[in-house]
Amino acid sequence: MSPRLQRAPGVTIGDIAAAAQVSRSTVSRAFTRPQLLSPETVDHVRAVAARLGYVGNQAARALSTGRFGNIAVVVPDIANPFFPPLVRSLQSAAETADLAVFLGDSDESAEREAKLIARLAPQVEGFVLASPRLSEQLIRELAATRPVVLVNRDLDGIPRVLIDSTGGMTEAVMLLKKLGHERIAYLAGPRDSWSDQQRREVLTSAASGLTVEVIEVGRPSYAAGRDSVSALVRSGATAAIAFDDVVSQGVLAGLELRGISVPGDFSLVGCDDTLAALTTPALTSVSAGASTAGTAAAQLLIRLMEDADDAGECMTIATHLVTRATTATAPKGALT
Amino acid sequence: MSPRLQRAPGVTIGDIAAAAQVSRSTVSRAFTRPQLLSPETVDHVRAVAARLGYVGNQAARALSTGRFGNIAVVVPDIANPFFPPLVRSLQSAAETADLAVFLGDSDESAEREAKLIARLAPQVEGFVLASPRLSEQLIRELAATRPVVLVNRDLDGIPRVLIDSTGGMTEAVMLLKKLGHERIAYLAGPRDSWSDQQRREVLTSAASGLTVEVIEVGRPSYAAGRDSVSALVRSGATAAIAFDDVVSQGVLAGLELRGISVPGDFSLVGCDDTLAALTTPALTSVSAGASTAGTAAAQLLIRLMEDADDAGECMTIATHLVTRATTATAPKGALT
DNA sequence: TTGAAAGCGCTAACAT
DNA sequence: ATGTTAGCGCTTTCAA
Repeated sequence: MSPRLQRAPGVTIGDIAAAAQVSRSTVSRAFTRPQLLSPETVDHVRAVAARLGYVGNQAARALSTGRFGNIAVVVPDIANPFFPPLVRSLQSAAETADLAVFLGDSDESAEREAKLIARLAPQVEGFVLASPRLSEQLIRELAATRPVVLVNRDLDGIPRVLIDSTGGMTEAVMLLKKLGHERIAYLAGPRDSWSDQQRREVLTSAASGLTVEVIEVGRPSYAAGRDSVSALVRSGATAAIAFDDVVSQGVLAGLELRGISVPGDFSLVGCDDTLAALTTPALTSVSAGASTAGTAAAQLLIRLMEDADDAGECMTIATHLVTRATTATAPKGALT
Repeated sequence: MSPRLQRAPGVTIGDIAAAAQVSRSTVSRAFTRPQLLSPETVDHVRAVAARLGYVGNQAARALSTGRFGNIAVVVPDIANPFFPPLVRSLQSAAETADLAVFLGDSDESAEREAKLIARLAPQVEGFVLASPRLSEQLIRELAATRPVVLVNRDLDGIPRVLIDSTGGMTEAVMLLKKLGHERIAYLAGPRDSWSDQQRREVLTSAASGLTVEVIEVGRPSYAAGRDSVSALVRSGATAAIAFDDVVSQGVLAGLELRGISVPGDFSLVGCDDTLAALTTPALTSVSAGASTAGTAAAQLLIRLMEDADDAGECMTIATHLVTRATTATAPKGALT
């Protein structure tokens, strides 16, 4: 095993110990527990280490401590505009705590998600699973092993951050009612998504006095949204709330294609506020605070890694409606 | 050191060796070099390992081999829609090669980029730096240490993947000329971006017969795009090419605000094709193939990690113009 | 084809 | 306050 190529220069603790005339433990302590050493020793050792360009070997440290200083965030699709802000703020918070972040993209597949987790688990002290597609059982098994924080998945006893659509959705319904709509549609997302389930519920319960048609869209995409417009028109609805902004944009395109103008003839509301502010016309959307969720998830995970007693905690992030062009006017013929 | 908590269940090679009645070396070989063992032994050992739920300890492996099986991708802003598809395809390609991916977001700061790299370096065998803001010197120093692949940064001698805007930009200029424009504007991006530099050059050289006004936008954002419209109008241009789709959307909003309709009164072209297909109206855009770049970068890096002799290789990804609604008609009064 | 044993670089009991 | 020492779990030479 000796004659093995070392890619890195390879300054070890031993080298420093020799150069600084102290034992290896002293060198180690100078970095990990300087309180135990006299200040002069610490300074001396650190100076020598710096001079030699010492860089701690993570593998050795991890092997010895069982701690890597790494976490992983797994998302179903990083290209879905909901996740980048979440990942971004998560990584930023992790960086502050000196944690490095692995990213896994499961491509909306529970199986790939499981594989990714298995691959990452041995070098990771904690997981953030955003909108996981994994089965409850597998998640619970993982959570028994190490700290896990869920985002937008509601599993009792497992720490989680939930973006609560109730507020925003209710506001959206109110607005549509006020605009004079009597029959609205919900363009639903994937059934295994917690967010979708929650939105369905809110909508069917909060829509007092309104008729709500649920239209299944499947995997939320621009194309799927556009293609759902025929069903939307058939439903007789004069307004719609879409599962997310991408679908909403697709619907917008499909409506224009048929000469139905928004908001003149039809009112449209998206969710998550991802694209909404970036488009022309700007979309009315239920603001999701994905970035807030990312920070919250990171902080929750960090607390969990410090003392594993916070288990089961659930943070809720409220939403609200952001009104923009697509609900600017009442639909034609509506009784305002 | 014995009485240390082991968070993971901790099935080790030793456990398997005991259960399978073989030596630990045999177990190790069953995974790393099965050719050296009899097929039956391999099967047997692997079966036992699977039954016990064995998961190799990366730290120990890395400590022994010097290899982690990790790479890192560093981006200036994962929330910028150009990067998620790139990261996504990169991670997918890495997964195929059984590599785990660290994600770093530098927040457009060279300093944070350097810190991230330093933090990640000791557990990573290679880097993909996408649109790095880092100084040339620091990049070269890093590249001397370990395999590095650049995306959209052109440093001689360092392997890189460049998205070449020439094709798409030239097509865009041609189209605008054909539509009857005589004076067009380029809404420029950040000067330290290689992509922006390249686009400026192409535009000023390819625009034979056209006048090109360059309007500085700064950090590319929706708001910056919208705010640049006053300068755009002042310039007297009847068409514009924006540094990216986000800026393009902002410009669109600014134009509508002034009652200038697109494409009726004005023609607009974006770059990167990130938002372009997802909005209404759909944007004409120079398609960037960020996803292709991600795959290419991963494969290049993997080749580099296998034999470090491919250094200096440069892959170029061509672009083309995708024509959509925002250049659908000639501007009013233009001579078609 | 397999086993025995050394050691990768670090940390943390234990001893001083 | 510092040194001594025994591993962490794995790979790999060397010997059989």
